[in-house]
Amino acid sequence: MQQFYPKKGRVILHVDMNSFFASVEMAYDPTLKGKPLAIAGDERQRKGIVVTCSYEARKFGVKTPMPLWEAKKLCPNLLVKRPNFERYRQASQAMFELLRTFSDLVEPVSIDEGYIDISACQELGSPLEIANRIQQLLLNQLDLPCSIGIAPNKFLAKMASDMKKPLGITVLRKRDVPHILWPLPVVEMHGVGEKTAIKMADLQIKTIGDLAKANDMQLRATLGIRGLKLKERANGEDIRAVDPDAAAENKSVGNSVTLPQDLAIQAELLAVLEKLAKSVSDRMKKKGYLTMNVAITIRYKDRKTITRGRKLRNPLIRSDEIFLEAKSLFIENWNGDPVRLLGITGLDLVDEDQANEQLNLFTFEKAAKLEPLHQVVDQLRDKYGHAIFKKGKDFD
DNA sequence: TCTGGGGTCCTAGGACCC
DNA sequence: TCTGGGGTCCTAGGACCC
Repeated sequence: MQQFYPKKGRVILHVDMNSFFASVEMAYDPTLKGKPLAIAGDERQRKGIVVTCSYEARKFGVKTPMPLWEAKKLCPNLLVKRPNFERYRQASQAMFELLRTFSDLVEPVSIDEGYIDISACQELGSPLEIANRIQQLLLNQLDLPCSIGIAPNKFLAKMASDMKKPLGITVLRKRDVPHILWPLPVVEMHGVGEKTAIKMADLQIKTIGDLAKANDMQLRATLGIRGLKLKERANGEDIRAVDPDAAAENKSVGNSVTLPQDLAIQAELLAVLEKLAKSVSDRMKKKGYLTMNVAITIRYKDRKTITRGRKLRNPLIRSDEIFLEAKSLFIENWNGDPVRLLGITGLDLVDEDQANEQLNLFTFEKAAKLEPLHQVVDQLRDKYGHAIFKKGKDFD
């Protein structure tokens, strides 16, 4: 292994669960195994989107996020289950606990994938042996299949885990980049979506290899800093550390809902907002956050979507207070057209103890604005003279 | 009777300050 | 008669990912 990776180099695994939600359902109900299964919402509620599907369903061309009616057309025998997020969260927790028995350097990226830095785990075996053991343990103990990428950095590990599914293990070394990564279409790259691929095509960048050799000035001009970062990645370079705390702090907590029918009645829309405020408030309480910036999302019938929000002077957590903010934002910004989706998001989160400080500062400011500030100024003026502290407009 | 819901990060433009 | 230049904060939108 030492020949494989230089002594100072890192060894990073990317563990990617295979069709996670479907696999969890199969673990709960083994009669589902081997069958085409889709996890999807209720079509009658306009939530009929394939969230995940089993590999048996994929053989028919079913993909996420495909409308359910289309999936059923492709695969008439498709079994459909509603998502059970509580179940998936539990399975996810169990999976990350298992990963942490190998190393503390585990960074969850989402509910079903994460990185592990095993650079300091030589005594556990070679990277390939460790990956094999992780895969077997997840399969034997949780009945959940995964693919694993082994590489000297996060980006390459992520690309590698994608290469063999399900139940694959792929090593991607830096020196493999030119012959394995470069021939692939640039849109296959993690971080390059449809829009970016189109912009790149204008620059004659079609493959990851084209991007690796692209002109810096052009990239910078059309894609900004991100373009240059992507070029680095295309060259197999990525210095980001595996950070176990990265996912611990939330930056926002939001809830949104697509309405069963488009709705243009203010009272009913406000009733929906009130429910959303309650769920956002409950979730923030559970996580120990308060919000200092409430934003609403309105998606109209034609799918045009706006967000409107504002910073607050004091942190909020109570559902009635969040609702009041959301309500006033809604009334100020709704144009009266039929609404398809509504959402509320709490941004600029502070945790409880921080919030107390914020609150004290707020009440102090409020108090200081009245008498005390003038008194302080008067005292200073008496002490140092009028030359420095002019009386008049400045202090009114 | 197409197109969910949860996020993160980046950017552009305006306000405001020095 | 002619108006700078840099920095920060804020808001809104877009791209991307799972």
